[in-house]
Amino acid sequence: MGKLDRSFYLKDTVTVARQLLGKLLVHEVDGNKISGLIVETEAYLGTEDRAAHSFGGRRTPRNEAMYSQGGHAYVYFIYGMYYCFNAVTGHEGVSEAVLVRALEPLEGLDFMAAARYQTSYSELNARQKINLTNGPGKLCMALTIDRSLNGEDLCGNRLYIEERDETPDICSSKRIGIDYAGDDRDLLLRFNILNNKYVSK
DNA sequence: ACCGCGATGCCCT
DNA sequence: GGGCATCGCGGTA
Repeated sequence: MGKLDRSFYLKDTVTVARQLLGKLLVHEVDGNKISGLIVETEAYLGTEDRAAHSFGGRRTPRNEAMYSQGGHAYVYFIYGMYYCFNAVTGHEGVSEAVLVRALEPLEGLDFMAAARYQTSYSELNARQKINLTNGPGKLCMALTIDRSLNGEDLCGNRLYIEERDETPDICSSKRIGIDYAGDDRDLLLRFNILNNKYVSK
């Protein structure tokens, strides 16, 4: 399966958010592939979107990566203890991005279990298996995505997204955790694979 | 099952 | 000094 190239990320942000569903997010750590299928995303539409960190043209050290060329990572630190991973979209200077909110674990299961629960995958109960990657902070813990990957080129060899054959059935809904965003809180910019058990609650 | 809350740090006003 | 694109716990039912 091929790695998604630059042109994928230069498409319209909502298109990217929808098309990322079913693709494989990969972090290569010490030669090991840690990966999961993307099952939930949200689109953040830049300076016009009250929910986006770049609303109104806000441009600071924290959100600078949002303004980079499509196909880079925007990783930010939130609530004092979690990271969230976005794929930046659009051309340089455009501050749009897609937040990856949940994964279905595929490769490196023991690595993820160690990162989340300090044990092996086979020792996890059913609830812990689901909770490995069913939220934006959780998937970053499981894949050890942190500040050091902010601005990383997703067309490189450390952190990237792979093509997949299957085109999943999807649906849209309101974005999570953005009640501060006025009317924009009601936009249907959250997308998920139907009936996938790793979609966040 | 759902609900409420505290954790915890960094950024930006 | 306020608030945050979250999570997990402990309460009640």
